[in-house]
Amino acid sequence: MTRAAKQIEPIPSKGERTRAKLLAVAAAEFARLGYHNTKVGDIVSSAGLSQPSFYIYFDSKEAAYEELVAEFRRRLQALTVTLLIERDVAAAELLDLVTLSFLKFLHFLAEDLDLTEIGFFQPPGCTETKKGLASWIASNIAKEQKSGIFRADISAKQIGKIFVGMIDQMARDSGSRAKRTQAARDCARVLCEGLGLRHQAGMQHTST
Amino acid sequence: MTRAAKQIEPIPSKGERTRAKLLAVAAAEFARLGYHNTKVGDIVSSAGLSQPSFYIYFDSKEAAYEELVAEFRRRLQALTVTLLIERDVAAAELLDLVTLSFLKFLHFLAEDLDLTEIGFFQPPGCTETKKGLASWIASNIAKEQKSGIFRADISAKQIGKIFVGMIDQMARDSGSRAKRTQAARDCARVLCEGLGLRHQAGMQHTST
Amino acid sequence: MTRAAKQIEPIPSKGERTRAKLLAVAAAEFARLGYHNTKVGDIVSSAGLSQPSFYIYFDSKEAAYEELVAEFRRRLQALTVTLLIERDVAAAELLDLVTLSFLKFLHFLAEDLDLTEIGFFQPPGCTETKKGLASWIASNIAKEQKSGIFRADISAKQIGKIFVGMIDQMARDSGSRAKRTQAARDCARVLCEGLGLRHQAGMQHTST
Amino acid sequence: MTRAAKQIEPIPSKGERTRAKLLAVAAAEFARLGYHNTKVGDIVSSAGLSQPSFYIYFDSKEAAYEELVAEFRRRLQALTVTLLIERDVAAAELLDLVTLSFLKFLHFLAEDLDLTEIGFFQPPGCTETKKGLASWIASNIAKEQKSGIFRADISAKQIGKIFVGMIDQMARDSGSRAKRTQAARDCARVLCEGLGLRHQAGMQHTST
DNA sequence: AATGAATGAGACTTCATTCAT
DNA sequence: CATGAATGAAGTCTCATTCAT
Repeated sequence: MTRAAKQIEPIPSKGERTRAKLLAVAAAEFARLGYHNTKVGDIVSSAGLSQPSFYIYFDSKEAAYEELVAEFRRRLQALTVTLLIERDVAAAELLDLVTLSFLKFLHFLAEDLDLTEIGFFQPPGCTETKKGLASWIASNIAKEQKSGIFRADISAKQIGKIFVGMIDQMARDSGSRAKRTQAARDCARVLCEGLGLRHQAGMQHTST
Repeated sequence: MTRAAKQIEPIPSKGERTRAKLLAVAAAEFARLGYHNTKVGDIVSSAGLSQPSFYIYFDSKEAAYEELVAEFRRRLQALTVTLLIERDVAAAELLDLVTLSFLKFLHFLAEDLDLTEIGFFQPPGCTETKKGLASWIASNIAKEQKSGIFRADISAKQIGKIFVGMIDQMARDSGSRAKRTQAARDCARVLCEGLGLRHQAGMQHTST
Repeated sequence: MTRAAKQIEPIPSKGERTRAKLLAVAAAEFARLGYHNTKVGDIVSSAGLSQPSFYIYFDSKEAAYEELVAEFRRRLQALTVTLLIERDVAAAELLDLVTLSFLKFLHFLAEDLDLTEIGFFQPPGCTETKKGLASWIASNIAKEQKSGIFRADISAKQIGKIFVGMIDQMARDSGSRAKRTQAARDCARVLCEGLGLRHQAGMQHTST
Repeated sequence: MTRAAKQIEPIPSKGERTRAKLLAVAAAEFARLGYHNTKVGDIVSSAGLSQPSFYIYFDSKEAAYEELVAEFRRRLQALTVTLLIERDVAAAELLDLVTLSFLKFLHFLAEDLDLTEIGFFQPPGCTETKKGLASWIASNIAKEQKSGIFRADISAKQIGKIFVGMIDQMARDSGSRAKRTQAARDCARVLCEGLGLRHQAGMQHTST
């Protein structure tokens, strides 16, 4: 990042700081209690402000929630486009690349737990988010099938969904880096190799 | 359940019919609008009753909701124990058996959409339900690993989660029997064979 | 009214009585304070009820207000159609008939002061009400002009407005029957005879 | 007002200009939406200022409103005293003079529509304004009765009210100069001659 | 002269729930 | 078995107004 770029947002004004604080607090409360059980009063008092202040910065409770969801989706999509495997890749290498993809997703989801909870696990937005993610991944997969990286007799859309389903389940219990590493490896293995016995290579990576 | 057992509850009393009607209507409304957006007033008026009637049969809105969730989980668990692959099975045959398992899950989930929505897709219960399902499946998988049906270098727990993740994603778009059949086949393939090119056998089953 | 007719609305149910009470209290408060300064809390506490009760009977504060305005207009229109002068009438008699019309309007407006305040004096509805009244009266006048009762070189519409203007001003200070009688006579005289000196007949009816 | 007097307030300071702008904008908003539906925020943002600026120039929203009402009343009274018919006047000439009075009122009310709306049509002030106007006019009428211009067997107060009532109704639909001219003539005729058939002279002035 | 930021007070409305019948 | 009627408690949002700069 250049100097100039940094100077575009130099000193956040007081209002901007207040807004950011409210957003952070709101994310925490929404994540903890869900949309309906979070009261605007909870948010503002956690932020040390009075109720009307909330409405200076957001049109409504719903608008604030949606802003958080949108932010999560934006980040998630940005990550996804990053993970397209473009190079030609040896079969042996594929497993590692796929593992890396899972890992990056899991790290991402573990990074900002509040936002993840809101955007990825809580309704009503979570279904939409996952549908989106499935289609972004499917679009990667389709290209990768064309490159001959993956078998093409299962539609990219289905694989996208399967990918999402795996991430979804794994993300619910990925508190530690170690767990994420294990989970990513396991998903990648299943996805690349299947559960058939052929691949049971020496049992060197037993998972818990 | 035997014939005799069925005849133990022969003529439902009026109260029982009213209760059943309320439960059905409640399921429909909860499924359509979610827990928080469903008002007791909606339920009773859809059932052609007055508000106090609701409280004759249920302690609270929450109690009714939980009854529905519990019923869903009961059925789901009952199904799951059914799907254990006990026989020794040839590798070639495995794919069909796993496909069948997926298919049964998907059919089950398509059977009573309201209950599925409530128990499987809507928070706050859905996470719990899926955790349960994952562990029931894991318990099957563990046995199947011991029978040498599946590779054992990936923990049954992880496979259980992956299984659930796949079902979860597929269930969201399984309106027709054909879609379910395709989805089950695709999941089974990925799960058994992986995405590696090795298995791209003649492209006879391209999915949409 | 026949017996049967009376039995159509025999015993008002408790709810109906409550609704009527709320409406009466609301009329009083709206009349006293105006729409914006009247709080739903004022109304219900004057009626000895809790806030939510108000919303059992009315969709909103505004709906209740509009119901009152509509009721007032309905009554006012009903009265107006009554006052058409249909018979052929001698010039000498006309003054008394017009006086009677003014008198009936003024009595009507003095009958239910709350409703009058709301429907006839308070915005935003009052302008609309008066426009309506002017047109109903104009429609009477037009017929009366055709019958040769009034001069026809001033449009019925204008006369309708003038009529309304007179009633409007007089109604603001017509607390006693005597005042109304005097006001009606004065208006009728001006309307029928004008202020020209020709009519200053013996000064037998000096007004205050 | 003489020339010299005008030059006493030569260059309005910036503050004075801002105040005037706020007042003008406030008049427009109050007229458009009424007192209660006009928010201080609307006014300042229409004026391109911030909220605190409003309170630099006015003690409160109410104070600003009252200032506008007072200004309107001042102008209206100034006009009214102007319209006293002092000369002895032939009966034939009277109609034209009364017409002129009505016309001047209607022109005045059409001159600054915002102020008219606020001072003459909107509550709570409008009733008071009209009461004032009625008494100013009555005071003219009383003198004119003494001069033998008008019949004296109807009290000047009543005539004042009737006058106001006519103006009130006519002012609501006097957008064009032509309409005002017609309305003034019609009012004057009714007021001077009444509706009796005696005056239906050749129909030379049919109104719409 | 002007404003960015904040708030006290309070309004309307909703909803799960209960009581008496 | 069922309901007409009522409410306690709470929540979202608005607005005139002020402080510190």
